Amino acid sequence: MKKSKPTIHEIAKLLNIDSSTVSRALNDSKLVTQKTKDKVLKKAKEIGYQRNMLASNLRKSKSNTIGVIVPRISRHFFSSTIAGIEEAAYTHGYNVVIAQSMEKLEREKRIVGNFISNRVDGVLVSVSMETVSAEHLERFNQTNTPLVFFDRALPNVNNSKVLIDDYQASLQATEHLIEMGCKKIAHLSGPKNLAIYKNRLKGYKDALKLNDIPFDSKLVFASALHQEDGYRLADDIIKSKKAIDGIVSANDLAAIGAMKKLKESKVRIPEDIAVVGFSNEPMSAVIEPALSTVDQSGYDIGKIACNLLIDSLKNDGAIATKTVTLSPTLIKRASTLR
Amino acid sequence: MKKSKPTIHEIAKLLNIDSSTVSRALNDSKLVTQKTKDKVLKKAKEIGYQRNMLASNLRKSKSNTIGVIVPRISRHFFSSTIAGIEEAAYTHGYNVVIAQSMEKLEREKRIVGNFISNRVDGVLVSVSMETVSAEHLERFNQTNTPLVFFDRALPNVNNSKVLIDDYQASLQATEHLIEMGCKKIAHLSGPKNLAIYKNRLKGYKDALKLNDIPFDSKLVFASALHQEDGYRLADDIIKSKKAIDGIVSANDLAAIGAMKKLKESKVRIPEDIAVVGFSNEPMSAVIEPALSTVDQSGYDIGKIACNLLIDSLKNDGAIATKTVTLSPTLIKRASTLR
DNA sequence: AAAATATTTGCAATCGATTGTAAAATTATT
DNA sequence: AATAATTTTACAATCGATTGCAAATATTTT
Repeated sequence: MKKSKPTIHEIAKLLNIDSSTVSRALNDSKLVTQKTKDKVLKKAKEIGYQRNMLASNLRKSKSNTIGVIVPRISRHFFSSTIAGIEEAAYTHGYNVVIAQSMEKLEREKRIVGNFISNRVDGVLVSVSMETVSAEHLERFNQTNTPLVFFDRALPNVNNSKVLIDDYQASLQATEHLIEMGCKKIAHLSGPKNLAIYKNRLKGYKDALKLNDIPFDSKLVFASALHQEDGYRLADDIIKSKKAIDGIVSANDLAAIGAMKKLKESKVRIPEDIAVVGFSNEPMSAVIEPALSTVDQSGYDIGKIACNLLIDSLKNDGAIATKTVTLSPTLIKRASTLR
Repeated sequence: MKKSKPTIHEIAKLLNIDSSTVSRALNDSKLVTQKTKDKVLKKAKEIGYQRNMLASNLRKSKSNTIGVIVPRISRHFFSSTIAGIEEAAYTHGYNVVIAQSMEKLEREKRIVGNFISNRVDGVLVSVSMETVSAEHLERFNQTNTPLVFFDRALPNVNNSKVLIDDYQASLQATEHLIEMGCKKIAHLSGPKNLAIYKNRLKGYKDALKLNDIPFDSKLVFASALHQEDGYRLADDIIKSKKAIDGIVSANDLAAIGAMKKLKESKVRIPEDIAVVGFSNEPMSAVIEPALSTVDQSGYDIGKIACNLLIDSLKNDGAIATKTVTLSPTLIKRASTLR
């Protein structure tokens, strides 16, 4: 019933050698003859040996694992990011553990404790919308666990970060609307504690300034950027009678929600109101009119962040922290082309 | 620099008691006085102690972790599933490790080895499209690791399974098209090694039979069900001049690809060709016309599967395997309503 | 108050793999 | 062939927490 798994000691006994030799053989150490290695490998396969990583990791006091904290994996951006992370991790022999905060600080804290208990070697973090301080993440620094932020980083922390140039992207997106003739542009913004949303807001503002359009704080609508938020806010926009003719949304979901309401209200897109989103969710290519948006190349972000982390891991943290900023691409589609 | 993490021995030394007492205190054993427990807990917090799960797990030779293998997390169905799994796991104190096979058998095999090495207590599996035999999964049975399949199961294995009634759903979807007046209905099918696709095909066939519509194998198009496949196959359908007036797709992505081609070719949906998908991806509500589809309640599947697994874990595998089949819901939208 | 019982605590082995160092076996040198 | 140098293998400690059992302490019973 309880078939206990074979250990190196079994192999050692069967071959009449010491378990330490078996261990070294399995690890392809140069301290062991090829002949012995062959014997060991053969026997290991024969009895179906599988290294107990718990024991190995305990002894080496590292888990060979990279922990990843993301708000939620169902967002296309984050699942692309994870694909990039896995790619980089696997080519360097690391495993990846993914955890979702579901945008809740509470869950994020729990994950941190968990990762520390399980001795992940390093962490990649994109914080939740509720996260305002790095207090709970400090524990990683205390335990000497390198941490790299990606996309959603916290300010005033001494960690490497891989970001996209949200400011530039948002500025471009807004200027694109202006080029298309929009004069009164609203902005759907996210929680202002997150730098990415602050930067997107700033890009929007500066684009207006550069084009001599007065900024009106009443045209900035903050929310959690759910689809329903966009829907609701579009309703506000329509009812406001402010002659708004363009919407720059800080994500695609809210933009899509807004489009839904606009279409229901027979507001023509882009003729009456042009809409641009952010993140290039697959949905945005499918909706009609197709939504212009900013592609964040999540795969690259993940890969780069993971490589940064691995560098720091291989150098025992003796590496300067750095910030990599990628340039996103504005994808122009029917929702803005007029 | 290398701040080593505190252990129970540190705590023991500081309090002048034995580490075994500390261990018991931290585990809230009834063999320890409340007074001692308080002392230990206080000191533990004071020095920032965090249990080393590697050591704990090694000693107990279990990891308190449930491994999950899914084809890819970016599919809405699977990310809902994972949400359900995490919910069930966390309420029972288990951790969850997610791994994506990316529909590749090779990766699936690698993950299996990995899970065994890391001594996951149990596994939840939805196999890749390439998986035809359970050979590699047999290793879990050999090592006494309970396994529960969900959604994509393998035939002829003695494991619990949580499935949806694909046959019934597909039959319903097809009959719905027939009710809408479709006479010549095509089916976009998936890899025939997977039971879910076989059942969906069978449901389609039987719906025709029940309604005295002759089955024509030339109207069944098999593919990997990517969006591009749908796009390509729709083209074939149009060019075939077979007067096809309905499409039952085995997933939403292919249905959406097909719709794209149909719309480009000025084929009206649903007037000329009605389309129904499968899985209720968020995209399907956004596309125009909105895509009728089958909702699989992924969250429930995940939760039920995980609870089954936990039952078996708590009873040391001494529990009969069972198959739970959920009834999915057909969501009727504009792509079929005429 | 002594004996018997019950409650706490400490000792030491254990989980399985790794690794520094010593011992043994092999090869090279004179 | 004897010694030195080198390679290969074995011994034993270690990683940190857990746990059966014995020892010590506290409580109850007579």
